[in-house]
Amino acid sequence: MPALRGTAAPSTSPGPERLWETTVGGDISFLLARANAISLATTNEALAMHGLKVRSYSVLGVAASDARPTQRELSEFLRLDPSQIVSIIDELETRGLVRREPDPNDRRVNVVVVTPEGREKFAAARVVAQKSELDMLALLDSTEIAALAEALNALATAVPPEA
Amino acid sequence: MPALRGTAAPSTSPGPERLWETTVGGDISFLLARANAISLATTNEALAMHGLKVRSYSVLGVAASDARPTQRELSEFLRLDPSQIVSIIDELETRGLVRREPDPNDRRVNVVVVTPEGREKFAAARVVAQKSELDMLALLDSTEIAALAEALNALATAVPPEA
DNA sequence: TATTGTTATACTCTATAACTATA
DNA sequence: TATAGTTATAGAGTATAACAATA
Repeated sequence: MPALRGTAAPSTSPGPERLWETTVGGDISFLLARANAISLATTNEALAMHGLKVRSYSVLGVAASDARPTQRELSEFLRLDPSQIVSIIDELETRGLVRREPDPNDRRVNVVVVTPEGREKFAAARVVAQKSELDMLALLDSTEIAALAEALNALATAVPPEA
Repeated sequence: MPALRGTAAPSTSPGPERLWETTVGGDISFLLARANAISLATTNEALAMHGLKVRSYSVLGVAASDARPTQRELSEFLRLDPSQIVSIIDELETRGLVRREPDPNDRRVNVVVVTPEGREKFAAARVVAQKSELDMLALLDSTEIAALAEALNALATAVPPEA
């Protein structure tokens, strides 16, 4: 920042404090968006060492929980288009981390299952993802974290107007 | 992190309940991402009637608060690339809602100021944006909303590792 | 006829680098 | 030399429609 303005030394500040006083700066939607952007960026950066992003990490994680999701279920759960799920699974399958297993009861359906390598990869990736999350939450005490988790859970599981 | 377990018969559930029991389904990062995705989609939909999206609404709102932000400040505050700010302001300026005002102290800098039309437009857009936010938060009581706001504020204003 | 997964395509968003004008 | 804004462009992400196989 230039030496013109006589602001008193907030050298490690996140940005221009003045803007936080604006109308949108106090909106929960805005805070949600900004917190998520930071979380996403830092987690993606951390997961890069395992060749994963938040998206592929999430798909792998659901598979690694032995939930046996269909591609359609992953699409709704992760709020991604079915066609996006295809390419994520394509990549994970090419790398031998998951495989598509046809459902014998409905042969249109593919169930996504984890391989032993995928399980191992997820365990390793989870370490850095968890560290990233804990670093972010380090600003809050355990009561605040619990309240945050509960509130976000309510919002995240809510049925949106359109869908 | 539970609070999902033992919930009674959510017949209008957002998706396959089984997947919420997975490892990632309980992660705060995931809940944050999903809550934000829902918030963003519904707010964008609401703002469409005013020809705005969350991005342009935010820029307009900062200007309408008379914060006199530079484009660089908007870039950091909204976590958008400077080049993205250019095109957002281009559009708002073309529509006569904001204008670029050269800073006399540093002629490299543009300060973004709202026009009377922009102020009016923001006031109208704010009504629907606020309604969208309140609809989303209707699931929570006022104590939970306050706790959520405080926690998100801490996370959103935190300095991310990289920047 | 409806649904799952797939492909192709277009559109938006994001990130990068190069350029100008100022400092 | 460094910074604010701009431009151009490529890459990632997202949305849409059409299709084959199956229900």
